[in-house]
Amino acid sequence: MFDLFFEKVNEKVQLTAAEQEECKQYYTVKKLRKRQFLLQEGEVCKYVAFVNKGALRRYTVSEKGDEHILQFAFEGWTIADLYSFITAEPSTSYIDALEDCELLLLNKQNQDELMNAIPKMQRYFFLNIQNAYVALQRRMTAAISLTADEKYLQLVKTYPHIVQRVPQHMIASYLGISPETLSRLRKQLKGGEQES
Amino acid sequence: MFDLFFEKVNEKVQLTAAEQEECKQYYTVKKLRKRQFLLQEGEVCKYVAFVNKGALRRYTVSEKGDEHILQFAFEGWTIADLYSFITAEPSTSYIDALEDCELLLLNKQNQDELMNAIPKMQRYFFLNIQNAYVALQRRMTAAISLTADEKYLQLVKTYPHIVQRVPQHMIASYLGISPETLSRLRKQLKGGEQES
DNA sequence: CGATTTTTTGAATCATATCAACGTACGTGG
DNA sequence: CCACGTACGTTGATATGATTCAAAAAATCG
Repeated sequence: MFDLFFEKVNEKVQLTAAEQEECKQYYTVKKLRKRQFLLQEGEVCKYVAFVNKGALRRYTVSEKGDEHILQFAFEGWTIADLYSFITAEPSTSYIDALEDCELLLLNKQNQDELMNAIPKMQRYFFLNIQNAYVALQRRMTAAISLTADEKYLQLVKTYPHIVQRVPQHMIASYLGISPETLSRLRKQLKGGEQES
Repeated sequence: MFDLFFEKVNEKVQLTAAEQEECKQYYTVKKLRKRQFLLQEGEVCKYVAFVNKGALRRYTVSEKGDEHILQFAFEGWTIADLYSFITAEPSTSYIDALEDCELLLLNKQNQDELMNAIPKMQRYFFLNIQNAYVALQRRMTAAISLTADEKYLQLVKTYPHIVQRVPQHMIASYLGISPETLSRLRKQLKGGEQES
């Protein structure tokens, strides 16, 4: 259950066997069926979820009813509405499962206690969010400086597995373009592919 | 020189007078004249800069030569090309001064040593980047879900001082729209303002 | 298999970009 | 302190990329 988690943790900090055992106590395991919600708008986001298995998305729904996907999460990634988690204010986003999932949940109090009990874990969380920040900056840079097709190509190049694993209209939503536009630009790209 | 810095730090963690003294040693002071570069594309970003006074921007330049502003920084904020800083790979962005600046610079080795010497500072950096991440998510959400005028209005609402302090074409660049479009939508908004 | 979801395609429309010109403000050196 | 040159903001005309709406085709699910 925790194999993948500690694999990821140990990429950043080295935990002893004893520390790993201790660490487990702060997490709770949760399974989620496809389409189930982990978080709904208006609720406070109580947990940061480490994805052991499966895939999830976080998204907002506008007044008109259209969804905008803010984030995907797959095995080894972490997902939460961090603003709500930190401030305990109601979330403005939803999180649901794209596939059946196994998650490791950590609530705020446990996160604080864990960081105190095992200072290396504070370093882990720091490095983790630092990576997430850098990745988000890349996405933001793309959003303001690239055209629709360039954004799509960057996504395919950076995260090929995302494109394989989630429906195309969700990719469109994630990129901030309409599904029709994505369909059309994919058709165009198929014609003009480079064959190296 | 360090007043603002410790004011900001103490919003997140409480440092004793002795810790503050110790802390200072890891930072170096740097002044920058308007238009001077702190970082140029191709260089490794050696420092994270705390802005004690002045204003800066971080931006990329495309092959066609157009600038895209990724980030502004004012008094009390922090700026760096974090990807380059972490990985020591060449930066893809520029940082320059929009006004004469006073900065506190921290290099990577000093940051690591500082976090070891004063563990509270590790917590400070963690909370700091957590905030930055949440703020960037808000901007990203706006980028994929709002129209040009909604993005502008959100910016005005969230950071009124930015709009007052930087030239309009830089705001446009930051929002990912053309300066002409921003000029026009501002004109429209002037007509249809709400008068509360 | 039928039902639902997803993707594709077409046509019309809309938002924004682009290109060009003009007026204004700014600050810099003479 | 003035004059010049550069920056900046505005406006108009046109072009273009992307959206929207509608419908059909294709894929997926139970």
